[in-house]
Amino acid sequence: MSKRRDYEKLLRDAGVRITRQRAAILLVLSDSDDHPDAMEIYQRASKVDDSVSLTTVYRTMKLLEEKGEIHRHAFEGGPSRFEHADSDHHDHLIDLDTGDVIEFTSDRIEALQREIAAELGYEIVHHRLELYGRKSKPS
Amino acid sequence: MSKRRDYEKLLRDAGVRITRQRAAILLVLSDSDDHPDAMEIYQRASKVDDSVSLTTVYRTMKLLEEKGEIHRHAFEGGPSRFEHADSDHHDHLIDLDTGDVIEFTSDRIEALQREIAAELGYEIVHHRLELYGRKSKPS
DNA sequence: CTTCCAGTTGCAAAGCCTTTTCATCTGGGC
DNA sequence: GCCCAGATGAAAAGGCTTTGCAACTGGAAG
Repeated sequence: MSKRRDYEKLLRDAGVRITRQRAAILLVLSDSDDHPDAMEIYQRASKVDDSVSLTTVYRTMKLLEEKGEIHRHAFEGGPSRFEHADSDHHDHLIDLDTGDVIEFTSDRIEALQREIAAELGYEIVHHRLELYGRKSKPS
Repeated sequence: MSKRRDYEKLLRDAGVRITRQRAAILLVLSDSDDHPDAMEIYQRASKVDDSVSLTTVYRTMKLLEEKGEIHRHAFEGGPSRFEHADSDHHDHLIDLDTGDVIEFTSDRIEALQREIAAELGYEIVHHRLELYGRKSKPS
């Protein structure tokens, strides 16, 4: 499932300077397939290069977000969490007991959303669908 | 569309003391059919009773939320906005240009959500579906 | 391999929204 | 009217994120 990502090349090509700190953050990101928040990224990146600051994590995430390379999710009651933007679009199911985030997709829901928006005279720019639930008891 | 709400009775019956400040806030809420944030509620309530503080607005909203009388929504990039909980369940379409919030419902989407969660072994406790869009150009 | 400066950094401070602390006040049962 | 648990305002604190600023550095140019 883990896809190799070359954020460095992406940024360099966009004329962005690759500093030691950014290299560390980008490495951490390319190795991650979960949904870490800024503090988590900061801690992982610090192990690679301890000169990384939380401020720079935030600045780098904002940069990548503007470049469209990552997505920022603000799930209920908590800090923003980030994930790669390269995968196909998907929504999230958050486990209320563990905080786990499960990704899913549904073309049918997507289609329904567009249909509903159209009926109201709107075009969807983006949307947010989050299901908050608990593991069902085995029946 | 505006439904009369007697929050005072609801709270009084729940053993909550009705103060001047709360009365003002509750009056404002019962007269609102939009999705105001705390500051907006504070400003509206201040016109009724200028002793109301923003702190008390937050405390009262939290109280009503716990009683299940209102819902709190955290739309993207902005403070929480509140609305009555008495209406039927619905989701939101946010106009990116004006900030307007349009309510809609779709039994089909609701059903699909439950179906998806079930496939993943989950039961939905609640969900959040927000469409962010712009008015479509008349074609 | 140096020079050089716009871009980048860390730290501290500030910003936003919301909650908490605390001393004072008051609704409403008796 | 009395009385006190519960409520209040003001100010401080909290959690997350951004910004100001002086110092530093990547990497293009020479």
